[in-house]
Amino acid sequence: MAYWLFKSEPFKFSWQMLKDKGAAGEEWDGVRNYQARNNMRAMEIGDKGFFYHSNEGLEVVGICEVCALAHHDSTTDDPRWECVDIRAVADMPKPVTLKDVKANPKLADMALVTSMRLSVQPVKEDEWLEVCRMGGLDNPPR
DNA sequence: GCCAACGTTGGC
DNA sequence: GCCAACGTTGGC
Repeated sequence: MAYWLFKSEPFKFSWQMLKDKGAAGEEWDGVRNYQARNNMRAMEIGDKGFFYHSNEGLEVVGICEVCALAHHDSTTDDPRWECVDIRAVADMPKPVTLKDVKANPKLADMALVTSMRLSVQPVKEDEWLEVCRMGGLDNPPR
């Protein structure tokens, strides 16, 4: 079991839109970056992830989980690009902002800070628990 | 809307 | 295989 972080610009695809998809979830398509793709290839069913709003909001707004392994990205004919499906699991009771993350020394090595532009990132277990705690989730999904 | 960071492309 | 040009991302 591993932890991840998915970035999305809310005016393109928001947390609310993912929640509206329900248990079926949604294809995390459109990723055109090898590192992000490789992260998705490494994902397993049930892996948990943060859902982060970039550009607007700049905060972790919810928890999602992987519900389909990496498969071809249906939005392109290029066989190089793959994606997983994810579905919403829980709201962050209190969204954790980028500012909060940057202000917390325990999270100084988080990819969100160090690899700002990577759109699908790995999250370490201690980082996962810390961000969940900051977000008001007493029993973080794991 | 600007611009810095950084990933990708393509000529050589 | 290098590196300049270019495009995109994303914080501010």
